[in-house]
Order: sequence, then structure tokens, then C-alpha cells
Amino acid sequence: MDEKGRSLKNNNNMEDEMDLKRGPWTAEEDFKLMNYIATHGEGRWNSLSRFAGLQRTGKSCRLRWLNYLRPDVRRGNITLEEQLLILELHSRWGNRWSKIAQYLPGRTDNEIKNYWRTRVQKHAKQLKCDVNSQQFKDTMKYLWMPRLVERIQSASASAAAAATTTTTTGSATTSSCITTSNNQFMTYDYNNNNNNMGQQFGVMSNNDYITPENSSVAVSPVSDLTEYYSAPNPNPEYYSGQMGNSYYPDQSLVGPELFPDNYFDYSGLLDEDLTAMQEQSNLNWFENINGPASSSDSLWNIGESDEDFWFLQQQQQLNNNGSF
DNA sequence: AAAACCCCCAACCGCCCACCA
DNA sequence: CTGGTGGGCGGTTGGGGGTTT
Repeated sequence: MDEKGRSLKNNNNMEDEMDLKRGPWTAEEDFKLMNYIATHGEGRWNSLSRFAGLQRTGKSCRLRWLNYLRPDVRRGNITLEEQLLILELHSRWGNRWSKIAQYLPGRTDNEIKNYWRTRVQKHAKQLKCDVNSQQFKDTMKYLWMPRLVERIQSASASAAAAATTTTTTGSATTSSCITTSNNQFMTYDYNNNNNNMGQQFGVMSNNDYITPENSSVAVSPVSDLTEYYSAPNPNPEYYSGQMGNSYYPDQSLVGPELFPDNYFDYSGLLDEDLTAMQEQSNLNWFENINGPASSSDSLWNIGESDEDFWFLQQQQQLNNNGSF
């Protein structure tokens, strides 16, 4: 059925009587809406629509303004920091998109929702598990998110190295910088629960995290983890950080060997993760896990059958160990 | 080259709640 | 209490552009 030809169901009788326009907004409509709001402000969307000379529902005007025309709307790719925040906040609140959006200045609930549906759920689908399953949640928490943290820190370190020739070592805290659309600047200190981001956004100082203790997939203490492959970690420092309560294993306890043998979840990573990893020539540890480059080429071009096989392997591994 | 397929995201929908007369 | 209205939310759709076959 022609979407635009469909009769409009709307609560507002007055609007039912009008010949309302639907579909994509034109530049002229945008201009009208922006002009009107600049003069009269937001709110009263139904009457705003009429007074602005727009043949649109109030809802449509509101949505267009909030999701697109608002001057502080941030456009463009979701950054690593934003991805991390989305995963983190979603793990706490579920599909509370508007609530999550509050912590990502400039991003709309719609955009976050779209990100989740297109990117995150895609990976769940690839893993052939439900996006709401504990298994997938754990995959995010123990594999995907740590990888994001790693990448954020790596980028941050690169930026710092480019900015100065001096280096900090030893007791330097591990932090990453999150820049927002408003050029707000938040830092996250992975070694300190009372971090700036937690204070500013109130997201990192509660007890809601799925910890290794309450997770359905047990993250074992030392004895188990030391059995896992000991791939050189490009930046093992991040493991020593904690998000909330023991969110990540402490390196002093488990060392860099976070992941079990055969459980490095490349398919749980974003595509750009894989690309970035591939591009880092010093990351031949990946090759070490999976064999020489010649035989690991296929890993970068995972077909469904390969993934199925891989996933079954992981399932088997989990069943055998009951842990990562 | 073009058809088929896939992905992204702007826009819409239905439902709900708060507020007010 | 009730009905009307405004506004917010999560879920869904479909057009368009990119990619693959």
C-alpha cells in the first residue's frame, strides 16, 4: 500500500481533517520549522505546526526538530567512546533509548536505537544467539567492551604521543578521553571508580553490573584464567581497570590472559575492530592464536559456515569448562 | 551493466502518561 | 471522574544508497 496515500490515524480530529503531508521533509519545511522555533520556541507542537504553515502533525514537527534540526544534534559515526557508553548503559537499562541518549550529548534516542538494531543486533545474529541472552550480554561485557576500551586507549595514547614527546609510565592512571558534540570533554579513569565520567554522567558507580560472580558465564579466578591463551596484549593495562564493581578482571589477579583458549571473539567485534586489528602490524599475536598468516587469512573473511563452526567451538568450550 | 541483495536511518505508528478543565 | 490534548517512548517501516552477484 502506498504509504503516503494511507489515511492518517491520529488522535487529533482537527488534524484528521487537514491534508497532512507525510514522508521526507523538504528544505522549505525545515526552514519554516526552524524559523518558527527560533522566534517562538518549542512546544505546543500541533499549534506550532499550524502557525508555522506546515502541513504536518505536531508529532512529525517535534520529531523532525528533536532528531534532525536541533542545532546541538550531533551527526556522523558513533565514536568508540559512544559505542562503549551505549553498550554499558544498555546493559543497565535495556531499551531505554531516551534515557541512554541523555548520557550521549547530541545523540538522539532514535540514533542510538538505530545503532543498536543495526550494529549490535547484527552481531548477535551472527552469533546465532538472542541479543537479550545472557550469553550475548557476557560476550559484550567480557570481549566487545574490553576491546573498545583497548581501542579507545590506544587512540588516546597515539594522540598523546603525537602531542608530546614525553612519556608517562608506571603510576600513570589509565584514562581515555571522550569528546562530545558540544566539545564537552569527559574523561574516564579506568583505575578509579570515582572517575570523572562517573561523576558527570552517574554511570559508573553503582552495583548493577553483571560481574563475573553473578554472570551465567563464570569468569574464573586465576586458576582457570591462567589456562587461557597468553596472547601478548597490546595494552594490558586496561585489564587492571575496573568499571563499577570488578567489571573487568584485575591484571594483578589474572594477568593479560583474559580470554580462554579458542575464545577470542573476533566475530563479536565491530567490523572496524577487525580492520584496525588487521592493520596493526604489531598485532601478530592474532596470528599466533590462529596459525600462520597464510592459514589465517580466512579469519578476516569469515563465511557463515566458518562462523557456525567457530560458534559451535565456543559453545563446546563453554560446556566443557563452564567458564571462559 | 544490471539485477538482486543488504544496510542504514529518517520517519512514522501505536501506546502510554501527565496535565488540565 | 472523564475526556481532550500535548508530549514522550519504544517498535517498526520503507526508501535510498551501497555492495554483491
